[in-house]
Amino acid sequence: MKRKVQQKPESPPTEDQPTRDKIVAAALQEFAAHGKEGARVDRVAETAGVNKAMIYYHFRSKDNLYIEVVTSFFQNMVRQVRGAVLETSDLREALQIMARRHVEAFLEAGPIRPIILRELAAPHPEVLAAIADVFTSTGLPQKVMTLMEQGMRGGQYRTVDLRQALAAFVSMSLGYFLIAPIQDAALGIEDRAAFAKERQTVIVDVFLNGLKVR
Amino acid sequence: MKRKVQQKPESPPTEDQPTRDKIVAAALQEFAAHGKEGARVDRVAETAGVNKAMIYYHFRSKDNLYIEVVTSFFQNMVRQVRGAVLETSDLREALQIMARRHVEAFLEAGPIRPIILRELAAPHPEVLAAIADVFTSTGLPQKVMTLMEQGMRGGQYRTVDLRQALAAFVSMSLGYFLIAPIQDAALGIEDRAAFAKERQTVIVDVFLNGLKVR
Amino acid sequence: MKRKVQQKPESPPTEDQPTRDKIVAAALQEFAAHGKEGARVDRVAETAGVNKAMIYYHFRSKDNLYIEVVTSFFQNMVRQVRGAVLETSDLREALQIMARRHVEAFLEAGPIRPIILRELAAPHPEVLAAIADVFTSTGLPQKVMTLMEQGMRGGQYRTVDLRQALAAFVSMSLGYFLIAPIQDAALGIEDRAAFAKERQTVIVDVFLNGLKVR
Amino acid sequence: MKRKVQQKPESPPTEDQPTRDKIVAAALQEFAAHGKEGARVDRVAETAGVNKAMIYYHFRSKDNLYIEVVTSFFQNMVRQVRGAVLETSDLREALQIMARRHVEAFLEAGPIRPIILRELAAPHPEVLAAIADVFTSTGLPQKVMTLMEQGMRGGQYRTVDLRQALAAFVSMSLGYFLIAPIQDAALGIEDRAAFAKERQTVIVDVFLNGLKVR
DNA sequence: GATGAATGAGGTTTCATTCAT
DNA sequence: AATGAATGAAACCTCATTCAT
Repeated sequence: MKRKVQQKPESPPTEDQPTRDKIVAAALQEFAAHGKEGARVDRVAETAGVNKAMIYYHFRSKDNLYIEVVTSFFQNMVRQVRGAVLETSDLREALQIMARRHVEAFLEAGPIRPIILRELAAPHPEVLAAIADVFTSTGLPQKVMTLMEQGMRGGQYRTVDLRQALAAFVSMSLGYFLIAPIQDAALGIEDRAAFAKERQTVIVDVFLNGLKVR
Repeated sequence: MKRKVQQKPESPPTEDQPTRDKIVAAALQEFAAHGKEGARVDRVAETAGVNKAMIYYHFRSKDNLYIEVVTSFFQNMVRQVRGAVLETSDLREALQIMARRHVEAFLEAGPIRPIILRELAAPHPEVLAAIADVFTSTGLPQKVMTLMEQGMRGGQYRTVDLRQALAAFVSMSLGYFLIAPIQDAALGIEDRAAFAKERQTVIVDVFLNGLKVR
Repeated sequence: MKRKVQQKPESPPTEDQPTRDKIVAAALQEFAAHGKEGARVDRVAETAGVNKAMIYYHFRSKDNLYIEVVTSFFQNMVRQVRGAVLETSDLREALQIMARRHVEAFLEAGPIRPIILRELAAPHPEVLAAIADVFTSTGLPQKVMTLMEQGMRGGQYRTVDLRQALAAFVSMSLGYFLIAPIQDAALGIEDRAAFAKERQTVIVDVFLNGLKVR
Repeated sequence: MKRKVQQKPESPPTEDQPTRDKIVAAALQEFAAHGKEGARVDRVAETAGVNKAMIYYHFRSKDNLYIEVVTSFFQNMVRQVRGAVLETSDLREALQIMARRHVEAFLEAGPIRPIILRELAAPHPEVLAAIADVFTSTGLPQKVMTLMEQGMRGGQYRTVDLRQALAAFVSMSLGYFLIAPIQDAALGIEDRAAFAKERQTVIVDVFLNGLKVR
């Protein structure tokens, strides 16, 4: 199963490996635009401006190209996000940060949304794990759960299954971006960006209010 | 000179269903499993137990097959759902029904989830419209908004943008099913079905409580 | 090799056989436009406004359709042309008539030119014979040869092989229409119709002068 | 898992001619024999002894293969013919050369005749232009017209439209080869080669005599 | 005579992958 | 590392022909 390709430069991250990087960038774009099945190796090569055989030299197959490129894309996200752990003991603030990050990640036209959606339709375990990591590695979900628990113990919040509560908030926040086209069509929303911005406030508000003991 | 190969109905199944219908059923399955690009016309023909050329006789191309089959699948859902309009003036009940329907539609292994997810990644306008129709045609979203509005005017609920509120609830309910694999991985959820059942109660609870004036 | 199709109405030319005639007309047009290989049975059926199976009922195969339709087209020409035999003992007049007929037959956009050209590229003996018949059956070639021969015997014309002379005139007259696109391109001729009309005079003139003893 | 089938160069022929050239040669033959519509890409590949996919690698489609191969075939003719410009100021000699070239080009069984005929039936502008070039690029037509004009000015020849005269001669010479099968059938000619050889003398003779003032 | 559906073979084209240099 | 050419399998689609009604 494991074929050792000649001297694959897996180790020396010395500086720039132009060709390999160009392939990665082009492949990401191609997979985002067309999905794994719809992607064309020729197109990747052309977009990258490299010879098609180079793709097979650096990666081993189209399938493997997909896995490697997409997985490492999310792993890079993890690396960036991990630094930005922040100290707060205010649940509202934590939720706001979470919501803002979702907006930031999903409102841009980057490859993240289509890739995640297609992974959800037909998951590759490695990729899915990397995606999940992006969320957990921020430490935010854990922090949110901790803060909620404290509030519950302090009698401030009603007692709710923590994971259910978290899932509820994440769905509200993140889930919207995935469903957006449908909801926009169904609700007749035209300015998605504005609607999305406004959501940040609304969902934190409704969610927190929903937790509170009355 | 005569070679007998190809897809002959060697098995005696699928009764005497008209050819076109057999194609539709097989195509739906194939598209759900592999996406439009990953789907294979040969496989559809084989699954349907019909001659491959019949697919091109009844539909005109693979692309058109996709559009027609998927669109009409959702249009059929609309037809079924439209009948089940229900009379209630209780917001909680309306939300519960909505949530239950989402569970029903998405917990089964049917074609609906993968198809919707891939449509969200790369939408075909006609299909997307049909999907949106499924939601609006139940009348439920409208009813929910109306009941919320009444509650707000009656001073029972806080004043919130109706569409934002609705979007929040739908995202929580429906969005979860789309994200589920990620959340399961991130939160370490193992029994998705149980977790999903429990959600029905939680989200209605949190949402309604969140709306209430304190 | 010979398959007797049921009751093929080869005999009763009683009156109008709408369907068969419609097929014939449509097929002629299709074959002229696309050639035997490029012709599509479906298109013939559609153009004719009849069911495709009817084509196989009346004719037996696409190939046979071609042979029958094209052959009988030229046979009909023969029938029409045979009536118009004319009495003249003037060579110039005979040549003029010949030339005029060629113009008439080939300047129109009808099916005759493309069909003849393709038959010349890949002949079907039956068809070719029918085409040759169109020319001989007018009696004109024979008459022209006779008149030339008389002129030679009378010392008026130089002695030339009769068939060579005839072939020379026919090539000049008819051949032009076949080559026309090339000559037009090569000589920069723009108004083909005008050029073709003028030719009638020129070729008779040059040819007759060329025959004369000086 | 690996099935070896398809067109492997099992015979040791066609030396080490580059793939592209082998395709060109095979395609020319195929198109001449069957026309663009009747030609089969499989057959071209087999004849050329190359993998079918190479045809699409070097050319892009069957249609494009046709255009490129046929056009460049005539362009090559142009190149060869352009060298052979000859110096003569004798009209008879010029006409004889012209006639001889037509015989040479058309008596052989090469691809030129069927291809030209089918192009005349359904022309591709690019191809037609290349064909016209073959004739003009020899310089012969121009030279013939010039010599005729000089003769007219010198009072030796009757005044005739130069292009009409040229067209007349070319039709006689070249046109014959196109029509040949019909004329042979109509005139009962059996030894076409002999008849064609003799024509060279006759047509120059008749044509020149026809031009002369008496 | 007439129709709509069906069939089987093959047609063109594509594409992941590999090879020689 | 890099390239252009090559390969083999299969993809989508077409088309002449036939069948059941």
